[in-house]
Amino acid sequence: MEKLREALRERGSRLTPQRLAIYEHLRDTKSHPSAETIYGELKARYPSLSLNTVYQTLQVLDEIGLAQKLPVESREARYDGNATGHAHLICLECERIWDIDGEALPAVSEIDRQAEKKGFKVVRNQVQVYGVCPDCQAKGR
Amino acid sequence: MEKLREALRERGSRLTPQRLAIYEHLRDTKSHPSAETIYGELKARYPSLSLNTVYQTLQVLDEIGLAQKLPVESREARYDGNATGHAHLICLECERIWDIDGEALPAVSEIDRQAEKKGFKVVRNQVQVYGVCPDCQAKGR
DNA sequence: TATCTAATTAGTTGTTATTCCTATTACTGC
DNA sequence: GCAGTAATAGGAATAACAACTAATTAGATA
Ligand SMILES: [Mn+2]
Ligand SMILES: [Mn+2]
Ligand SMILES: [Zn+2]
Ligand SMILES: [Zn+2]
Repeated sequence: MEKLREALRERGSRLTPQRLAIYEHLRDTKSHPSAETIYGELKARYPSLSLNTVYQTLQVLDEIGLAQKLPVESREARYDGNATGHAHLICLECERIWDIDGEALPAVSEIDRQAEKKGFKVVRNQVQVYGVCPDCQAKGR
Repeated sequence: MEKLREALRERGSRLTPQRLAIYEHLRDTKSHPSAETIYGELKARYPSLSLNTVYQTLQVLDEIGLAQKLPVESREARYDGNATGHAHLICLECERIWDIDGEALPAVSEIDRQAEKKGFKVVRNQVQVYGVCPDCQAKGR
């Protein structure tokens, strides 16, 4: 929470209950939710919350580096409270998203290096593997 | 063209002038255009072409493996006549897209391997590096 | 602590890429 | 040529998200 307050202050922004709730929700989940999902999950505790505020807050969190937007194949973007560069595993059937940790990082760095070799100034990357998760493979039998 | 005809037949679909035009256009460009751009570029030669047909055709080409849809950060999807797994370089300023070829491929495969290690059945991947291209860096001075 | 003011919010309306719908057109096999 | 089916064009619908605005609030200041 202090991290959030500090990052907001640097930007000349205020810490509101809505921003705190969305920040903590993202921090505490591994599910990479959509804006709509976050809205639905917080609505019970914050009945006056508006979807618009969720969108605005997610944008702010993205800008101050405390979250990232994941543009995926499905229509709605998903959000990640972990803003560090890491690869994602996305199930085409259940649309759940998992992190690929550790061992994929050197590969991602290698790709960045290739980009820099072409004179690109790299800002961020999106590495997403689409497929079918073990659960859905089992169901699909 | 025979490749297209054959792939369409297998799917029980017909080879129409619109499909051929879109297929060839994608095959002959390196620009990873959007549906709207393709529409604009073919409209002169095929005045009756509709945007809807462009969308439908791109979906068909994707399904039969002769093109792929690239979901990118900007609102409109971009399309690639090269359906093999390869990484992309995307300029955040001019929105142009380039392939990262050669040396980056093993890294892309390595990420797939990590996904498989987790029990995932990999279908495809999207590896995108966002940044600023040399042209835009020069302009930005 | 009370006051002040710019930032933020909720609610609403606007935008736009993409999909849906349907009447017409065009292949394809007979 | 004709019947049957698939594809197209054009327009309407959808849905995620952005823009707008009046009312509220965080938090700096005295
Ligand atoms: Mn993640
Ligand atoms: Mn490409
Ligand atoms: Zn699944
Ligand atoms: Zn550029």
